[in-house]
Amino acid sequence: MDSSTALITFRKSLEKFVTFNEAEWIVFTQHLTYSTLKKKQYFAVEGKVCDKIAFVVTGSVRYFHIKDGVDITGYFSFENEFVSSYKSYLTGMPALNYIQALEDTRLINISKKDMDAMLNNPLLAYKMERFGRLAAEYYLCCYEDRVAAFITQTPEERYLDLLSTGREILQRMPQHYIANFLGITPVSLSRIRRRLMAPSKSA
Amino acid sequence: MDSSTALITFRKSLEKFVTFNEAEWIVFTQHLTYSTLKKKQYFAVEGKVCDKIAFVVTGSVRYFHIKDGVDITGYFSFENEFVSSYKSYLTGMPALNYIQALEDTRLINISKKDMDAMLNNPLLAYKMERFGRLAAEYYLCCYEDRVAAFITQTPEERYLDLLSTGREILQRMPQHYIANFLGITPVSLSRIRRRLMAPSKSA
DNA sequence: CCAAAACGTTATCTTAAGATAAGAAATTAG
DNA sequence: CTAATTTCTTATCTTAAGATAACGTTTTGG
Repeated sequence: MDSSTALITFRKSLEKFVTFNEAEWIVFTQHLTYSTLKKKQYFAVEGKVCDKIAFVVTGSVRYFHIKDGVDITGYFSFENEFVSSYKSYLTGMPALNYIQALEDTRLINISKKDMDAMLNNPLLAYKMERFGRLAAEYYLCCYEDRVAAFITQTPEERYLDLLSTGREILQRMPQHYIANFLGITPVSLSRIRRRLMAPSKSA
Repeated sequence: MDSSTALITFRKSLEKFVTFNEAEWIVFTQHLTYSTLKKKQYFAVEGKVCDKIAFVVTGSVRYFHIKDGVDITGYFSFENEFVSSYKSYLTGMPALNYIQALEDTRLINISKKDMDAMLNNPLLAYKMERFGRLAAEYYLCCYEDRVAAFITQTPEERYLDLLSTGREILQRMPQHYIANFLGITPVSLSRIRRRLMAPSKSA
């Protein structure tokens, strides 16, 4: 996929939130930067400010925390999804997490500096505020669901939900990442899977 | 607290996000409605669309789910905080939760209809988009933290965090609501509290 | 192609959480 | 003021999760 094809895809994805006319699009694209991450390279690192948002063109990334030396997955972003350490991006505080490429990954980036420039550019300001609102609202809904899942469901139920809504996660991610995405250990997920496979085998 | 004092407080709270000039404020306030909830009355009910956002002037409300007949608290909103079943408000889908007054509560409401009217009113559109963006971003950060707490911390650690950040929650909320806010049962929270009180008493 | 690393499962042991019930204490309502 | 309700704790029992280690299997990288 070449750069212009990537841009077309990006533009289409943005239309979920907001539609740019040609003049706006030209200015908007001037504020984008392109980058690639080799597998295992980092997009964000704990302790450093994450000063950009990225759109995944190809590949995938994983958002995770390290606690007591243990790596705990928060979520994944695949093609045509956004990724950032949002709190760090929004507040300018150091990130509390890592974001790492799971495969070779191509990104379109919007730095906070460029975003602020667009928010202050009369040509784009209104549309960018709107984009920001709709995108933040969209992700807010995702988080609302995710918190509801943690307080109302057992790990087993969360796994079954993941099975039924069947995101790419299940195909493309190692089990142990899925495990702590669900809030449990890999060993525990393995046991849940066994329980589910042989529900009759009781004694 | 009379109605105009409430409005002043509300205006001040909004300034965390956006500042209105007098002309804007006059139009904005025309889109507000006022209501009161007696203790135990509902602001939102599962299965019904929640078509408004509210600002708590006095009192407090609780956001909760009912699963298998059991009531599970998601969060609380106190004075000068917003509350809504956001996903329902934003998507127009029926709410999956309840919101109930914990005490007699006074609210300032913005209906979705009024919000849309403001978003379409040239005088306010830009500012309301911006308000919406900043507010959604703010709550997004709260949720990001909350999910991180679920995947990286034990229930005991979450309780200790709540103790140290010491929100009003601890003083004003019954223990069993706090328990499932933390993702555990009331019985379990009671045990955690006992463990913490007598850490030496091992045998 | 081979050695090393990563992955998933399984087993054991320990610890803690859920379910349930009961009872004391506090709060609320008539 | 008293009865009813709510709240919190405690106890018991069951179930499941965490920690750790071991062992095949697969994948990866040199």
